[in-house]
Amino acid sequence: MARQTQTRERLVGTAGELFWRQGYAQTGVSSIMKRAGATSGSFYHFFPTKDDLLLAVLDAAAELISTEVLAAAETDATDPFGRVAIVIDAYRARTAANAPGYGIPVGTLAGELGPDHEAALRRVEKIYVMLVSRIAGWFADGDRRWNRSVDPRRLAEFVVAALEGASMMAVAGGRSAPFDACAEQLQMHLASLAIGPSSGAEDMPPPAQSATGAGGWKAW
Amino acid sequence: MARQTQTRERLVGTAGELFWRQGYAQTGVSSIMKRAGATSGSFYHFFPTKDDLLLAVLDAAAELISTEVLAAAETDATDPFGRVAIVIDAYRARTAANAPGYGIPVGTLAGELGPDHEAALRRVEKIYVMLVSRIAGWFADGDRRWNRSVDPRRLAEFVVAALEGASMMAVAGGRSAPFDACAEQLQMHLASLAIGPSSGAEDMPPPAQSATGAGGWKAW
DNA sequence: GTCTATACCCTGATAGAC
DNA sequence: GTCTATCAGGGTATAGAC
Repeated sequence: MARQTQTRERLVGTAGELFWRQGYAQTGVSSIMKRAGATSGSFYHFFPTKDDLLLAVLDAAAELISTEVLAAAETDATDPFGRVAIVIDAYRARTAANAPGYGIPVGTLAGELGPDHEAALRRVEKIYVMLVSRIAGWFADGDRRWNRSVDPRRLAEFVVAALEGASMMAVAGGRSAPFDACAEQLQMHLASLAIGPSSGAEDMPPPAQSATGAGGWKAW
Repeated sequence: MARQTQTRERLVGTAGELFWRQGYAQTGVSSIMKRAGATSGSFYHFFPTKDDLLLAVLDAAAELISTEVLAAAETDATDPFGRVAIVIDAYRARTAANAPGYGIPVGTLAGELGPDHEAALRRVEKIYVMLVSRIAGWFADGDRRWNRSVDPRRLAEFVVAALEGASMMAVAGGRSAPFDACAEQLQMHLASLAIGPSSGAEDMPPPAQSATGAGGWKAW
């Protein structure tokens, strides 16, 4: 990687951080350049417009979630209960890493992006689809047996929705308690749907603990 | 109500609509005035700054949620299952009323508001607290019996989180399917926690239907 | 690829007549 | 309370040397 890509990546990284903390419209290009230690000339050499930077940020976020969260969950646990627990911890860590009032992993941009920014909105949607699909796969695969009324996709969509919402509430309230509630209830819900060698509860770590280390985001 | 308050309310109403559709920073004061049919002089007569308008919008939203959603749910259903179903429908209606890519009832602002806008952020938090408290009350009161491991507050926090997240995903994807998944899973979850005269499922309307009419927002 | 300087527009907000 | 006209500032984006 030459120096040029370093600057580009620094711009994408700090932009991502700021976008999720303050929103897209609120974050000026100048503040991004300042924090990234780049000047106007560099910035517009890599990105024709601010919108293009947004797309790059969303692509990077998708990659990050895929490799740092989902793949890590798949590596560190084989059971869907444990994997979901790891994702929850990742969300919690991501939210807590910022000061109160900051940082919903995906939803910040999902919320403020309108029909302009159509391309960006579709990338946000793609991230949700990725999350749902991968997690649904966890429920469908493996030897864990489920009540036949369980639709893995709907269950996964529910899990992601709960996490996104918990992030919002955590960020608005400056406390991580919503994640505790979310983790606890999801654990109970999953357990009530599972039929198999175990009830599932013992495969899932206690919801209140957070410092697993495996669930964090690596960058930003 | 004199004509003066009409203008003020029109400003608050259209501002609220635009804030939730496009976010706060993205929405210019001029576009609010234009859509509300007011001029700069009127605007700044009622609101010293744009931030003050935001506070008024949030206060109005809190009132609206309290009277149009929560109170309606309490009137139209006595059972917690039915009440939650009404709230879900209200969220769904609110999100579907706008074109794809728009409108998370509370979360849009929760996401983009940073440490500046501290006052506004605290009002957002207050709305979440109101939602959680009222819904928790539904679980705690009444003759419905619950498994003793159920904490009404945590359960309510989980319900609100799931709904906020479902709104995000619905808005990002331009489809209301996340609400279906959410309603279905919440119904199952609540039913699995209830012990009493019935399992609870029969008190809850089918999740996919939406046109109850009682669950909508009245204004905006 | 990176720098400085700057064009240009749109923003929130103000002034003062009516 | 509402109008028109306007200001000052910050926003994105560009120009051109190095």
